[in-house]
Amino acid sequence: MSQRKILMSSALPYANGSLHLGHMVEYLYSDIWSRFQKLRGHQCTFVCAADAHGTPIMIRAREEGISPEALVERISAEQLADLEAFGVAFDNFHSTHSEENRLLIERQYHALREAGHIYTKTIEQAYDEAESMFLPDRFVRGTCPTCKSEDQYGDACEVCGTTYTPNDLIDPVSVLSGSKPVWKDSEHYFFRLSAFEEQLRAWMADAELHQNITSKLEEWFEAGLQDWDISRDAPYFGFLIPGTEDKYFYVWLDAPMGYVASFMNLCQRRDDLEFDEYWDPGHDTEVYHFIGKDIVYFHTLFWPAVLQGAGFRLPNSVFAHGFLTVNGKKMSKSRGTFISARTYLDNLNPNFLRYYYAAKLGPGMDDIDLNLDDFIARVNSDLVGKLVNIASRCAGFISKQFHGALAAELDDPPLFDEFAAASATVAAHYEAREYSKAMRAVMALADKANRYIEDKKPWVLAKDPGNSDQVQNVCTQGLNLFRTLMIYLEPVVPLLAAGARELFDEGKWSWSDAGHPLLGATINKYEPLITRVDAKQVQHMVKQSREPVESVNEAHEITIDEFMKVDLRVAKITAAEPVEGADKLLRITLDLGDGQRTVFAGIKAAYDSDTLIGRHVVAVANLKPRKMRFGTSEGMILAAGPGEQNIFLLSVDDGAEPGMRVK
RNA sequence: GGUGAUGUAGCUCAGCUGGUUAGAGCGCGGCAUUCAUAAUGCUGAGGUCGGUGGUUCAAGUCCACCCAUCACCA
Repeated sequence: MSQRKILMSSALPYANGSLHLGHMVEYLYSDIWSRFQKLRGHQCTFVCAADAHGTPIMIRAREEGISPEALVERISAEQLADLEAFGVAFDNFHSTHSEENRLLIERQYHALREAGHIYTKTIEQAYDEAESMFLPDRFVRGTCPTCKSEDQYGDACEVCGTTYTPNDLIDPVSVLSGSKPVWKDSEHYFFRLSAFEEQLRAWMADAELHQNITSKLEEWFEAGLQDWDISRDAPYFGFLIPGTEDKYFYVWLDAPMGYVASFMNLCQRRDDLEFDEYWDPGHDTEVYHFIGKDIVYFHTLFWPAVLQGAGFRLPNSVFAHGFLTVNGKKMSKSRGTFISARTYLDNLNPNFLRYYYAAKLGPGMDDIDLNLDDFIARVNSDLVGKLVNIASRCAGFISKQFHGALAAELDDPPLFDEFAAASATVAAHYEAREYSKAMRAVMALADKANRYIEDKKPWVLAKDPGNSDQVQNVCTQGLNLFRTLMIYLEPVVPLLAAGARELFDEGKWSWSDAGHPLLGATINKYEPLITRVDAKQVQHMVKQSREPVESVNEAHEITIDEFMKVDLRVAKITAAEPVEGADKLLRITLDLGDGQRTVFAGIKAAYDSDTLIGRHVVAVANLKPRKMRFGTSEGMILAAGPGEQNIFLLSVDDGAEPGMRVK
């Protein structure tokens, strides 16, 4: 097998917050592939970088009163520490805010410009006069023009799903200053994506993209490719466009180039890597990008197009994965399932998550579910119960009866050959990113190894000293079956594999070692390689992840006058019914003494509408009426709790009458 | 709203171009075993394959519609 030269990247973490277990899908998915390629003896270079530019980072740095550079440095150092603790082994982790990236972006820009792929056009954009800056769509909020839901982002409505521009919003407001944005002209730079359809189609055919990506691309081609706005106005944290004073490259132009910049940076330190060999067309090196399904667009349209336009080589393929759900639902702070990488590391062994993800990941873009009960069961049963147990039940005999010496021959060579022969299938699964299939194949062999030991019963043989040789051969066989499986699993559970190498007193493994048994060697004393997951550890992790209830002490103090502005009244519920088409809402009619009011309350999950009728509650009587999709809500009723089923209405003692003021 | 993906035993998932009584691991019941971190082996029970209708000699597998979940819409 000839040595391949592979350059691969994982998506760049945005240096704006902590990594969570959803991010880890990306990094573990790619790290497993990188480790596999290296174990196979290929030259695989795995790069990543901090995604440093853009408005959100600029704003957050401003809020913290520090420079964007300082913010990025701090956050990305935290992120990298978390990744390394999970065993993610980049060959280089650089930054998009680097000299290499600036150089590359400018080189690309000049090339595109000279080739006529860049033009300018004046567009109208939301502008915050108080802050003196143009506003990205997400920084404008207002009422949805379609369904009239309030407080929606400037690009799409989360209630009805309509997409639009900030211009379409009713009563738009800048989230920065709260002022009403004005519309202002600005000259923007555009990339002529529309000119690249043919080349993109050709690339798509070569890249052997996953079917889902291909059909997505077809969809976009059919809709017609629109040119891409690649500039942003000052103030912006990014690279200045050459020849301008106040125009910056859009973060999504320089982010993918961050892969290249990170590699360029590495090349300066590594004699065995030639930059041009990987980024000029016409070499037999391979380039792959691992990404999440949300950024397929940027990596399969814009990215290959700008590379092509600027004369760089194109990636061989782009591998996209799905998102993570926890216990079958989106991660949620109130449920404690929004688990940060750090919180996980504080409670559990990183290799367990690596194994669990591997057991579920495949080449597709389907979301994967981290079911915490399943996680405990699977790790304990597969890793502890069947895999590590093989070593555990054999090593004792070798240590106690043979001073650690392995036999010079196997008890059952054909069985070992069968394990060795699995190499091709398991490797093919890894190569195709069919990790779940690889894990199934390995665990099926682990079952077989346990059956073998059960069958030979070394503990029975050991009772007769005359069987000594056979006991040694059987246990040597068992340990070698274990060793072969651990080599197969090393890309997934490197820490566990390191423990196994320690047992066998071996240095680095390569994939081919799995085909040759270790005989006649002396092994070290067996130490438990991993311990079972206790459900309490998982519970503790969830508890730590639950968003803390706001402390009473942290609430801002107010005066009695301010409190009295809120007109709280006793109200009697005279009618209640579920709202058609709304998941959470009940339409409630209140008797406030001086008449009836209708309010909408998001308590459907916690209360049955029939049981509410006749009940006395506390209502805010002077809340400004709010227009909702289903009608106008003329107040609100008070309740406590985090939401969903955990909502608790306030009651009043007997004798209170509708309309009485609460004070 | 448009486009696409997903929906198979309690849980997590396999099921290729439609073809014998729908599979695995875990969990659960029974039996065996005790070398092993109560870890293992044998065995049993469990599913009208999201719903409705259709194509076909034959559909989990194809088509239409509906429901639920998720993503994308530059």
